[in-house]
Amino acid sequence: MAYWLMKSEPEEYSIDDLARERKTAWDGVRNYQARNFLKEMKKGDLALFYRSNAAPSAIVGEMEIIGEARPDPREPDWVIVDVGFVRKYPTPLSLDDIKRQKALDEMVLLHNSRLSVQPVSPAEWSEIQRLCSGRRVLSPENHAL
DNA sequence: GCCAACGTTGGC
DNA sequence: GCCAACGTTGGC
Repeated sequence: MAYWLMKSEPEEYSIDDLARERKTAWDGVRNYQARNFLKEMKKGDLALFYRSNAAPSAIVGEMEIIGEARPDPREPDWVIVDVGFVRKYPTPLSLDDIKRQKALDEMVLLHNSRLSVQPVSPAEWSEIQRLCSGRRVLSPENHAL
């Protein structure tokens, strides 16, 4: 099973939208590298929901790949995957928080900041679980949406 | 809203 | 195939 990170701007589609709908078709990816990662995803893979272009940008929750890549009916050169809501983290992890964690300093997020779909290593994943699951508040403003 | 970084396009 | 111009992403 693989781990991923996928970005969405809150005005486009938020973790709360996903929590309400329970699942959604993840579409609109128009970057070849990101598309290739979408094609690699397998049913049961888990993905971090990253809230981009926000104050603050942050990892806010978790989802599961429930449907593997299929052509976008509107633009068949591109693909869509289907994702299901898993949970919204009690403690979101802001970009600032991520930058401060030594264990996360090799995340693709920090080195290829414009890539909207990217792999996450098992070590990074478990570190993020540790940081996001507790009640400890890293940055109080994280809780604002 | 600005702009740096990066990806894509197209002229040559 | 190079690279300048342009468009987009996303942090701030």
